[in-house]
Amino acid sequence: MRKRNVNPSVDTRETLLRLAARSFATQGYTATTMRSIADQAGIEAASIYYHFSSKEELVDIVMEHGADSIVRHINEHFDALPANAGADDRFKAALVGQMSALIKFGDYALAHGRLLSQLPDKVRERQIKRRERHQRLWTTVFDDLRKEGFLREDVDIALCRVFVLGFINSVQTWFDPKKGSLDKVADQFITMFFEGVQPAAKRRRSGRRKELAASS
Amino acid sequence: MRKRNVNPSVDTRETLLRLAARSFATQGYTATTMRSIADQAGIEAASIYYHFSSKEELVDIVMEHGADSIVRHINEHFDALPANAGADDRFKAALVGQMSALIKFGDYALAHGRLLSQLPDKVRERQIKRRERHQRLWTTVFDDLRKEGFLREDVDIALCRVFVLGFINSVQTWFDPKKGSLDKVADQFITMFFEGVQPAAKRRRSGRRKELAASS
DNA sequence: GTCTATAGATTGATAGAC
DNA sequence: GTCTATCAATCTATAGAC
Repeated sequence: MRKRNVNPSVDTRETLLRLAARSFATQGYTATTMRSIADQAGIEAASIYYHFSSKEELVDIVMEHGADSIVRHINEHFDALPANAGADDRFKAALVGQMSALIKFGDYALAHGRLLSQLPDKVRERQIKRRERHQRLWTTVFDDLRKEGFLREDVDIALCRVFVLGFINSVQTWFDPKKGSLDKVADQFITMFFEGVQPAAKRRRSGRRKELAASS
Repeated sequence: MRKRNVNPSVDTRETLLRLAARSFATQGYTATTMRSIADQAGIEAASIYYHFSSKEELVDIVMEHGADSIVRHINEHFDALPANAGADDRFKAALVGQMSALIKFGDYALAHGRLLSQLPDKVRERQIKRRERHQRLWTTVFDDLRKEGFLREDVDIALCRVFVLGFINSVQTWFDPKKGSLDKVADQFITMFFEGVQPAAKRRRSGRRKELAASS
C-alpha cells in the first residue's frame, strides 16, 4: 500500500512553479506579482513564502528548470542513438530533443528564452552560466557535421548555427501538437536545411541581374 | 536663415521615445518606470506627462514606430527594384529590408517583437492590427516564390515561412555591424536557403538507418 | 501549511508654482 | 516645459495566530 500525499506541500510547490513559469513567460518578471500567482493557486500571497523565500528564488528555480529540461532532453536523444550514429544523426537528435523540450516544458523553456534581460542581476549571472552547457553542446554538433563532410566548405558555420537555432526557438510560437508531430517537422526542416528549397531545374541560376545583390 | 529649435520639445519628445523603447525592449513593460525614463533624460517623472498623457500612450507610440519602420523599410527595398524583378529579387528585398529595420531601429523593433504579451489589452489589440500589413506582405512574397517556380513542390510553405522569419528575427541577437554587412549575410542566407548546406558529393543519401527517423 | 494584518518601498498620475 | 509636492494604489515581504 503506497502512501499518497503524505506531504501535500510538494504538490502546492509544483503548482506554484508551474503557474509562476507561465506568468513569467507571458507577462515578464516584474509584471508577475506574488498575489496573481497565489490567486491562481487558490491561496494567499503570504503563503507562497512558506515554499519559496522570495520572488527571486522563485524565478531562479523556474529558469533552472527551463535550462535543465532542454539539455536533459537533448542528452536523452543522444543516448538513444546507436554507437555507429553519424554527425547527421546527432544533429537530428539535438534538433528533436530541443524542440520537444520547448513544447513539453513550454512555459519553463519560454521563460528561459525570453526572461534573461529582465532578471535581477544575481539570477541573471547564474542563468548565463547554465546556458554554457547548452552552447557547448551545439558547438560540438556543428563541428562534427563539418568534420564528417555534411557541410559545404563555403558555408559559414556561425551563420549556420544562428540559422538553425533561430528556427528551433521559433517553434514555440507556431507549433501545434494537434496538427502534426515534431519528428515530421524536424524531417522537413532537415531536408530544407541540407538540400535547399530550390527545384533541381533552377539550380545554379548564376548571376542574373547581379547588380541587385549589391544594392541595399 | 533656417530657424533652429524653435520648439525644443520635439527633441525632448524624441529622446523620451528612444529611451522608453530601449527600456521597454530590455526590461519589459511593467519593469520600465516613468521615473527611470525621466532620470535617463535628465528631467523629472512628472515632466513626461507634458509630452505623453500616460505610460500606455508612450508604449503605444513605441510599438507603432517599431511596426512602421519594418514595413516601411521593406517597401523601400521593393520600390528600388526594377520592373522586371523576379520573385527571388523581391524575396531578397524583403529579407534585407526587414533585417536592416531590425538593426537600424533596434529598440523599437525589439519592443515590437518581444512586448506583445506584456501590453495592456487596448494597446495589444491595436498592435495586432498593425502586424497584419506585415503578415500579408510576406504571404505575397512566398506565394510568388512558389508561382515562379523557386520552391520545390514538396516544400511546405508555412514551414518555409517560419523558417525564414525565425532566422530574420534572430538577427538582432547576434548581428554586429562592425563585423560585416547585412547584404552579405542576406546573400549567404539565400544561398543556404535555396541550395542547402550539403556538399554535392553527399546529395541524396537515401534512407540510411531509416528507423532513426521514426524515434522521437 | 495557510491565514490575517500590516510594514515599508515604489508606482502612475495630478495640481499648481515658476 | 519643467519643477516640487503629494496622493492613492500596489508591490514584496514579515510577524504571529491558528
